[in-house]
Amino acid sequence: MTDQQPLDDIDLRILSELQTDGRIRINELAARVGITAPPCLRRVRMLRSRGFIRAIRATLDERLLGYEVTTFVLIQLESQNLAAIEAFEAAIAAIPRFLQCWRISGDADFMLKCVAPSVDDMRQQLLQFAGLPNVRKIRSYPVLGVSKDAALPIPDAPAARSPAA
Amino acid sequence: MTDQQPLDDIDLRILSELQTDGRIRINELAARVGITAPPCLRRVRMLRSRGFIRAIRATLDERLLGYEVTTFVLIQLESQNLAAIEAFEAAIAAIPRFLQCWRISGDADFMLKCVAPSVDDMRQQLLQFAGLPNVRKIRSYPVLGVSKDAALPIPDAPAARSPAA
DNA sequence: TGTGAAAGAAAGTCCAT
DNA sequence: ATGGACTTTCTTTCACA
Repeated sequence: MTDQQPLDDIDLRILSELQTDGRIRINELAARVGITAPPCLRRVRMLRSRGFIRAIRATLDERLLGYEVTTFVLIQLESQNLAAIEAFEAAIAAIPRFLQCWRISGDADFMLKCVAPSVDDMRQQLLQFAGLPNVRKIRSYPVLGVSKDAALPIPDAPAARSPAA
Repeated sequence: MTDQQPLDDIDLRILSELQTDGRIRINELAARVGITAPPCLRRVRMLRSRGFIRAIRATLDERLLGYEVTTFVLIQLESQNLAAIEAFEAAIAAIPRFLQCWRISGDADFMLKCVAPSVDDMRQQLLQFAGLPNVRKIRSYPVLGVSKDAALPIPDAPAARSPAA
């Protein structure tokens, strides 16, 4: 696959603005990056279609919606064979309160982010896992607070490769 | 502070839609939740001002922007006194590639999410930390892949409390 | 690629219910 | 609190540099 045109400075500033405010008007966005609306719109569409912009989504307040407790969980499986891993991932996928799950390396196989309305609910959710056949070890890290939540730093100039790379 | 009106079913569906597509048109959103645009717009503004919607942001593709490597890091400090913790948080805040940082409990004090262009860059970034005076222990978990990334499940009916609670 | 103008669509306001 | 009608503003297309 041949690489596409690299992003220029304007593209990168568009990404930066959209990361801060995903609902910014095209007009306003165009003004901020120093061009007019039509090419700005074309660039935004390009950035979406080439996958630089994965999604634009509302971030909700977990606590106001009744999820008082967040916990990170490290899981180590008994067996790391493919079937075991896929079975575990399928189990996780089916439980809505496990919001995110990453395959990792190091002294655990998965990292999970989990929410619950109360510590009691959380305890029960995690106990389910202790019961799964292939789970060897669970370490949990209740979140006391968020001390940083920053946007991805946008690099200076040449950022591009083919999405299929 | 007195609690405000609880959210009704329409509000919750609005949240759900915006979590999926933060740039949805008010008309379209209104149609999906079964009302017309004006009240829908008022509800969205209410949900923003009361803090249920924290932000609407573009999610960018880290890899396409040159960050090939993501690592979670658990940090244990020597001292958990307030000054030490705040000093650590200030250090983290100053480094752009540490995207997120949570204060946690369990056998570590902080959980970090860190990105870098290469494993070599990542190693250098993490080595900086090994040198900090108050850091006792660092465990890192390179991300092999994302196996789940789901939206917050929206509860069924009564979700409301005062933002200052 | 960028610009300016024009058509079309949406957002936002007002008022009656 | 909602919905209809209105006004204003933006988005989007097009022709052209």
